[in-house]
Amino acid sequence: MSQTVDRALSILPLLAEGPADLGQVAERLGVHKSTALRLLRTLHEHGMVYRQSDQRYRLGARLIALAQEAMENLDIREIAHPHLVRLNESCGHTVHLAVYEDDEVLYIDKVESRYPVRMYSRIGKPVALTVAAVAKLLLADLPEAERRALAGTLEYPLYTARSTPDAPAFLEELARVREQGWAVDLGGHEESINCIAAPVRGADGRVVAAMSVSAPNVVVTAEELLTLLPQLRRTADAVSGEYSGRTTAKEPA
Amino acid sequence: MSQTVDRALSILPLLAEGPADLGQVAERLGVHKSTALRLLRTLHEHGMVYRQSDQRYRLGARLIALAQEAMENLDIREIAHPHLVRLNESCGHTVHLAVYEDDEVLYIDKVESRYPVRMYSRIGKPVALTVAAVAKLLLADLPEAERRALAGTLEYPLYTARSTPDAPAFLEELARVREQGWAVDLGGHEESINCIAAPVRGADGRVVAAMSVSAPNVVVTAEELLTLLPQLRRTADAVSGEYSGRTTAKEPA
DNA sequence: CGAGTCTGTTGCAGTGTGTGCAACGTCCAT
DNA sequence: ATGGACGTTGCACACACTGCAACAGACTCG
Repeated sequence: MSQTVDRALSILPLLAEGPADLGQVAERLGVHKSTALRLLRTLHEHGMVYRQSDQRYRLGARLIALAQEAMENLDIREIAHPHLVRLNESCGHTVHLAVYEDDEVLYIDKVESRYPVRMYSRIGKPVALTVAAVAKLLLADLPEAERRALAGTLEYPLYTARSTPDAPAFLEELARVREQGWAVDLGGHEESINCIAAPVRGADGRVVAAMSVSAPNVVVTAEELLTLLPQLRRTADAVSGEYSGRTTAKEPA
Repeated sequence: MSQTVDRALSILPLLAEGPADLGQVAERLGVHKSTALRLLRTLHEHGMVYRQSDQRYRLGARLIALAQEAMENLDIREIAHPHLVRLNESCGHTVHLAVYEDDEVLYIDKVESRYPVRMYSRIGKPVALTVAAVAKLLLADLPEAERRALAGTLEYPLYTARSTPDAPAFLEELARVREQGWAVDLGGHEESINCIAAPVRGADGRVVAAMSVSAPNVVVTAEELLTLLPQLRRTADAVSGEYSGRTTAKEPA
């Protein structure tokens, strides 16, 4: 791989933490100031970083524009979005859409809860693989070999007492999820937050995305949340149908 | 600037148009396939591009995550402050910056008038929603439903004879403000104080903040204050540009 | 079934490109 | 004035990047 590009790209996550000046960037990269300057200049010319009035650098607009374009190209998102909105209107809770990519599961869309108490999440943010309901669905659909290999390399942080403890337990959970066609996370990531998820499938039956409904204990109990499962599954199935071309969003009048 | 990084970054907008394979990337960059491969590999390691099942490359998830993080860290106050100062230096009056948060409008920055007679205000203090010029701008940008709901729950205290009397009048005023893109408060809060305001908009056009110039009657008449409107709007637009990353504060000479 | 042609990938040698250094300019505080 | 901190520039060296050519695998066609 390319050293120069590697260094340049390493600057971006660094700046994502907050603005930094030339010296800080150079130090954290472990290179000379002049080197850092040239990298930053190149990034600047491409609009990836932006120089604010105090001369410090922060991430630039082009990055945001590119990301927006990237998301627009995810057609699953486009199709699913109105369904997420409708689901949120009906139940009021936070609704997420997630996909699997390069050993990560990421939220690619989200409709905020209409309750004042909300869970924190961010579009684009990698999800806790071993506990999140959407992650279980997406990973459960991987080929057997890949699934076992991945389970072996993962870490199993004990966010709470109910977090998945180790690889065998995880593989067992994935098998159950695969079997039943939906998944839950009952306080496995944050003690007080529960989550149910259902798969969106492509024409070939492969799981292409997962959608979920999340709510804190203080708003609804786990049992109450589970009563939403049929509605969630119907919504996910509707998205699946549309994505695989079997049905359309609105029948032509 | 760096050739290697320049080439690597040029790949991103290219992929934003749609997925492309190695050959296409190499051709459009004007480099050998092997060169393009190494660049793509480096981008891939940083999650900036993703290799889909048909081996073609797409923009990657980390790009989305970075952009999202960047947007969270944007600090309007930091960006706007020097502009407020400059505006104050030019006109001498009190300049405010306000945001909408949880059914309240708050001043988050202020540059004091250079005239001896000043209006009283405090950073962090909630603003009188029904009369303040900045509040009108921020509320006028809310979704129709939310705006109507909020207007219904508000109280309409008659600070002065020119205060907004009730919900219908308020909604009408908001519609006008929304239409014209700026707002005034002529003695609606304190009999002797006038105020003009203009919106700061994010990349998506949503109003993220409002800035205002306030002055008591004894210093300038309402008509005189209104002559500052173009300058105020230009300043607000400059902040908008910077906030959404379209422009930079100062290009390095 | 094997020749042909597409892909993507790897090792290598030359050199052009990125590197660190040192010196300079500027700003600010003392 | 004087020192320090910071961004910037020019330069000589070396090394990281480049393009080439050869290889490997998938696929198509006769």
